[in-house]
Amino acid sequence: MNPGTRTTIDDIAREAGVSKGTVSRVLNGHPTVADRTRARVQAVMARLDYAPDPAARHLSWRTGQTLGLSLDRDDPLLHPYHVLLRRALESQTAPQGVQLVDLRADLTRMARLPSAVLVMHAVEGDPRPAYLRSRGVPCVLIGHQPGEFWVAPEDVGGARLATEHLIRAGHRQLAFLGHGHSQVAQDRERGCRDSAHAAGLDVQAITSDFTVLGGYRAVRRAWENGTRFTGLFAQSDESAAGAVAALEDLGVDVPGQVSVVGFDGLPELPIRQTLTTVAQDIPRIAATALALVQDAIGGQPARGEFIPVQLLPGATVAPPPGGTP
Amino acid sequence: MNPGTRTTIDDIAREAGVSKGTVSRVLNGHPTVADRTRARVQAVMARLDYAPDPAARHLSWRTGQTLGLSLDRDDPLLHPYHVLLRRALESQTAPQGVQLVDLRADLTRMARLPSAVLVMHAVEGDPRPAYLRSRGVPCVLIGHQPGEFWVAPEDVGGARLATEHLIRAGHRQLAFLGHGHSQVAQDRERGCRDSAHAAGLDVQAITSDFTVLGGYRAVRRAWENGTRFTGLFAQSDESAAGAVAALEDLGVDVPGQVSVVGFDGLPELPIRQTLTTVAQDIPRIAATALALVQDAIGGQPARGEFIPVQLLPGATVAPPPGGTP
DNA sequence: ACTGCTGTTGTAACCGGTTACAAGAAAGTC
DNA sequence: GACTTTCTTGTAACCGGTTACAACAGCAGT
Repeated sequence: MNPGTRTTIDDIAREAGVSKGTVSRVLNGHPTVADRTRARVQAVMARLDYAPDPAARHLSWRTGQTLGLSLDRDDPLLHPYHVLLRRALESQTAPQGVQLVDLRADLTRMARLPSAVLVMHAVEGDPRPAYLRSRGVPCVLIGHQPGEFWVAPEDVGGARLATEHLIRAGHRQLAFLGHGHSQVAQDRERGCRDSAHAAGLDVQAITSDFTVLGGYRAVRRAWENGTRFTGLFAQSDESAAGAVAALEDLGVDVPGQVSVVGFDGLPELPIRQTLTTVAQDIPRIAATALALVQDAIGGQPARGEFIPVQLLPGATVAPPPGGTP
Repeated sequence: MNPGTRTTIDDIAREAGVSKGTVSRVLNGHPTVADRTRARVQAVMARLDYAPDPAARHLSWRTGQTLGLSLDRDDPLLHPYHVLLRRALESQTAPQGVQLVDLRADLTRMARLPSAVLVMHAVEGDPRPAYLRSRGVPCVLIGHQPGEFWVAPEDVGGARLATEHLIRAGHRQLAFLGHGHSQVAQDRERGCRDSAHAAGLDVQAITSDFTVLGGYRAVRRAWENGTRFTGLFAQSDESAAGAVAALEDLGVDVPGQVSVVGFDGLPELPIRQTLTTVAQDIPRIAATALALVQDAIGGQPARGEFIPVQLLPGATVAPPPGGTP
């Protein structure tokens, strides 16, 4: 095949011995295609690695496809995790000509309906999925919820990995830096407590949001008030970074006196170089979300998927001062 | 005109009494069009508010237009200002079918040349504009630099606004929270010093980066070391937020004892509700950058534009404790 | 064998632009 | 006045898909 010439619908048609129209019908899941024909065409498409040209489809459809992102508030727009997830989504939808649009939490005032919606930060009983269904817009949640299409990182499992990593290093005085409001925070705290209890240990809770400053102030205040621990698991990399900075300012050596583990594994954070953390596979979360959108459009039954996380050893974990008893 | 039917190139052609081809030639600045005809066609396009369909052009061109964003490093990706500027650019280029692509600082290894490039954080003698010119790629800088196309906020003027606001409130002990590395930081410090000197005052410098934690630590350390001031101008909203938090933790009342002014005016920051700040018009910066890209493509002579900023009074400025002497 | 119905496929027009080529008009040359 | 040459414009094919409609095959009923 000539380099530089992309495979078109005509190539598929010729190769499969059918007409353009039939290939197009297969592409769009039109029901009036014989099963045998559909299979043959799909085989050829797979073999020639065919992807329809988004510009041509837009031209025919007189409109582009859009993927809405529904947030619960405005400020998550600036949170590193969200920025990176959005970027990953964007880089994966752009080649298919799908455009991302930001939606306010109040979906009832959408100007134009998007082709599909990704619902972020959904909580139990969130009205958004039901509303979208009533408008015929397929939707996928980021976060787990039975009965819906969803994708979520393994928050509980990742928290266990982090906690067990600290325990294996010999730590007995554990603390969790976080806050119980969101589903994510709750899962991460639960994983942490589960692992600790399994080892017969208790976990002190230090309340904090997900931000750097939040982590800094919470840890500094707790330490100044006499709270002591040797192993700290923070619910986010940012709060972990804040914790490390606070300990540094308090003259507490990391990891000499206190070990710190974060969560998310965002490569763009300056601290990523040194922080021990549980890394999420953000590109894969994005890819899975988009695959689920396709399923939802195709009328498949709802399902969810947990995306594995990975412990990323760094320089902020070491055995506790006294060593293992 | 029927609602729902966009004006097409055929409408223009009919209305102007020429053929599709001629309209297309006018659209693309093809030189072989009589001046009289071009003027007539352009008048009709303006009157009917015509915008060519990006999908149709992509289809003909066999490729889409891309706008590259060149950063000097990776981590600015997560800085709030950059995130919001990128979002503004995106929302303005998307309707024209132009796609944003992130470029590494090392432009020599670009996979495919973008249609144009926005160079961020350019410093004097930056090799990127020259390199791009040699490859025939038009570029526009964010930040001012003679001889190039550029757009920049009025950093110096904004810093003067902020400082004069503090001075007008009665402050005599001023401090600047920032760092002299980047062009932006230098301009903002210069504007601050200019205004202070004009009022016969001096300015203490507290070194900090642009982040929340950086501002927090810098201010806290300075204050604990005995540095005193009643009016603080921070080079960014984030460092201002850090400063406010630090002062709060130190038991210093804002604005009772110390007044704080930030810079950027990012609506999505939680502190924006209360912080006195100098607001940038980010959508306008984006729009101007895109207009300059058009100029650059059209071969116009290089020019730059400062975008005005605006003092946004908040709740973090009040007269100093002793009142005006 | 004829009719009517259903299920499947081909045909061709169309989406809104671009552009190679041909054709006309105007101007210069002998 | 006939012949080039140079500008300017119209024509029609094309980019890669979608889809209304026609056509055809197979089958049941009579």
